[in-house]
Amino acid sequence: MAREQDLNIDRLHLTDMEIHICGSQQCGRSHSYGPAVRDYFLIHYIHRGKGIFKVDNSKFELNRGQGFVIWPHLISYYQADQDNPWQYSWIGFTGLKAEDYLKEAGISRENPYFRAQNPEKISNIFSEMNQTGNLKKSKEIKLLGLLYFFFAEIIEANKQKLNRDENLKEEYLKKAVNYIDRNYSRPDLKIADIASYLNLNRSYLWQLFDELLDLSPQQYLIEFRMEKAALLLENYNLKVKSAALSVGYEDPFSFSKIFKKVMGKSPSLYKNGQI
DNA sequence: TTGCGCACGAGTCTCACACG
DNA sequence: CGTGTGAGACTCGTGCGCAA
Repeated sequence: MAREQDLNIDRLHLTDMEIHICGSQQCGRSHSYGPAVRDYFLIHYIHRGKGIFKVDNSKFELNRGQGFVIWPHLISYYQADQDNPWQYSWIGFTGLKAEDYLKEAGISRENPYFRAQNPEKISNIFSEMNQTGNLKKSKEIKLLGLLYFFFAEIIEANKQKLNRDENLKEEYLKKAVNYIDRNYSRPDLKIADIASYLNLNRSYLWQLFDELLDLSPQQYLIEFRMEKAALLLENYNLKVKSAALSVGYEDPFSFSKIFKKVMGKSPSLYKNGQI
């Protein structure tokens, strides 16, 4: 069943990427391979059917349009489904850029699989790879070209996905920051209010701030308020009590404590230092 | 995969009081 | 008027499981 090319490549010393092996196979029911290790990266792309891929302590159930990557020197195991065994193609490669390209495509040791945005296109790339058998000297060049095509496809798909996710998150963050800008002087402003305004869960809002600003929503609010208070003390010569009230603190004692913690000196010292 | 709900410990806030 | 401190109340951070 398996059709694997003996590449018999005259090495051109292309150090960024070098092809080791490629092939395709319609697997039989429950056909398996491993546990075993390879000394190069090995991509499998599933044209039809399904199966499982196991590596480290993780198990991935994969089907048509998906693929998995075996990392060099990692023990892995894979097995075709009993009822609907997979048909897949593979290509093995190494090179200085190999891991970079995989990373760009969102594929890592911890996340060693991918989904094609356009399965038809990826299938065609692998079909062409399998038709390079009759080439002699140019075999590796053509395979390399096709491998680059493959990476271009999945990297682009991954970037589009990341952009969609990031845009939405940044939109939430912008709205939250705006809300704080408009409401920071309200003593009763709570992080839960911001979450509720955005129709988001409080936990999720916290995750967004942590991911995009490396701050918790509360830390952001506090720092925002203290910077505003510092401006008021500096530019308007306000009393500490008034500055506190202006940025949402009814209790000047709490305000002083937090101000000192954030700005490094008490409000009164800050005010005198600025004059 | 995204987003929610929940629970619990940690951290923050509020209040009271003393003092400079 | 502002600061420091301690106790109790309250809110938040975070992890986990779950559903859509």
